[in-house]
Amino acid sequence: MEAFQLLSRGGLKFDKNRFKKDVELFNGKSKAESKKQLSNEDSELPAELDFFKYAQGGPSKRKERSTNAEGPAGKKRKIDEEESEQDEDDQDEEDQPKLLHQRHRVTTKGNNVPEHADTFEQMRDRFNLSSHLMANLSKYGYSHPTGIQSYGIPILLSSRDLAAISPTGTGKTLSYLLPVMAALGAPSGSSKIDGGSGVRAVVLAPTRELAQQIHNECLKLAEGRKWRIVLFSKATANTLKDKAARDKVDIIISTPLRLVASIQSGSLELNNVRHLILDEADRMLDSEFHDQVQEIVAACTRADIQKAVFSATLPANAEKIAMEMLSDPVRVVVGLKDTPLPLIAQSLTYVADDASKLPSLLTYFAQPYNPPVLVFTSTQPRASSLAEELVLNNIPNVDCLHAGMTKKEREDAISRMRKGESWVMVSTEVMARGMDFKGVREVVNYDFPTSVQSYIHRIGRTGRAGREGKAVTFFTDEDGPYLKSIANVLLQSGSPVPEWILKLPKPSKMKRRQMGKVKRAEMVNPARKIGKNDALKKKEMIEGSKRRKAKGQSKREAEEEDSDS
DNA sequence: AAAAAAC
Repeated sequence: MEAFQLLSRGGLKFDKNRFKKDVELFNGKSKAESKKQLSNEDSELPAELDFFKYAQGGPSKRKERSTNAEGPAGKKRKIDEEESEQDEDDQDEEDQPKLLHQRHRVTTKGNNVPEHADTFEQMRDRFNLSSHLMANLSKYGYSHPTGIQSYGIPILLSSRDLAAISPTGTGKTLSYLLPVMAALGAPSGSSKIDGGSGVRAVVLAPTRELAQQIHNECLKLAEGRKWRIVLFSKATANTLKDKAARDKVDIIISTPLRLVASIQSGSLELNNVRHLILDEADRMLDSEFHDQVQEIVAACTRADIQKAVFSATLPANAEKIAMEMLSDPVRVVVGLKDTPLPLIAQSLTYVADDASKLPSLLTYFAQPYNPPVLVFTSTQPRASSLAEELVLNNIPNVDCLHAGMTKKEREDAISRMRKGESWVMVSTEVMARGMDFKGVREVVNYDFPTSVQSYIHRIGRTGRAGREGKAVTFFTDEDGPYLKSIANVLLQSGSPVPEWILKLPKPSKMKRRQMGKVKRAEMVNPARKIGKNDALKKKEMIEGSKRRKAKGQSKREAEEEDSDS
């Protein structure tokens, strides 16, 4: 466990020169590294390592090596065109990354939907935004609002409840933070505040890392103001033991359970909360978080509270719960619901079984890749051991992050990632949602995601803020039952899918259970292993599907299955 | 369907 952390070179400054030195080091050292050198296009730095430009938001100079033989470019472009047709064409073409946001169609639903605003200046004029806020926006590079920002911000500034669905990396955080800031006025505890004392805004997020990231954003926007913005943790909860200290807090950002603990111990009141935001709303409303969140909602007793939920995905059941907790809500959907960005080039890779995954990943890293790469596994032990394996195989700058690690270890891993010191980050679902590492260009699903939502959020760690990204998903024989639903997501967002996968019908619930049993039977008798090569596998899967069809699963049944979540 | 995450 410590081994790979030692190797990950924590603490060093990240600059181009050091990078170059490392590259030179690799030159004389390992075969895998020198292979990477082969793709060097400019003399200065191997092209695949030159993500500095990318990290700064510039266009990628090496257009489409990443899509390999399958080349989805044609399909991708088609979708872009379709979307731009439906949107306003009055943008100038220079501002490439920003423009991409505007290309998505935006649909709104609700009573008297407040009109959207095309610029932050329009928002300022309509809603009297402070010069502080405007200055901080431009200071941190928010020059032009994204789709969700130009629709969501006016809605929230009009004191309406909001359910916002917008793809990963399209600026949802600012969409809810800006209106909260605009509404705050004087800091809590000052005599100018009307209508009660205490915390006035609460933002809930599913992981510590995400809460921390939101907190950072919040601090940027609040620069120059005296608001108290608290990232809620055990430590900060303790500093708020006496009511006088609590009454000076303006905004709390927290994970649900931490907040519930404080409410129950009587050390926190939410009776003055005027804004409650659920980020990653579908996650916050799933069975594990639902009761905690409802308890927090119940503790917010002000009648005029404004509530808003945000996510890139919102399955029907979660949307129903969300809509029930909102009053007279406006619903905004940017792009196609539950569809990733077309600028993420996605592909599926068959790896017969679990034992074949590591060799496949090593092959992946033996070819040119763009660090940092985010690798997702299904469990914490698998994340740890995979990270160790990669270190043992001389993959440089490997890091690991899962919720089984200590708070400090997690914070250190995040900070290495932010500094660009991690080239490969192996992690679990904890990193799947919300985390914004602008430099991430490649995501590898080492273990198959357990839901379409998980898939969309995981691959959404790349392709952020209008940049390109690449996502590779390994699948084994065991993943067969879920393969088609993911394949449909690829198709929807313009990435190519091998035809044989599309021919697979989605098995009914009963069949899925049966496949599960077969799976277990095979594991008992490992002597009989199938699916050694891809061709065999295709045959196997297609024949399986024919058998299922023959047994009487109608096409309509299959379609019905497709529509459930 | 199923693990992860939350304290």
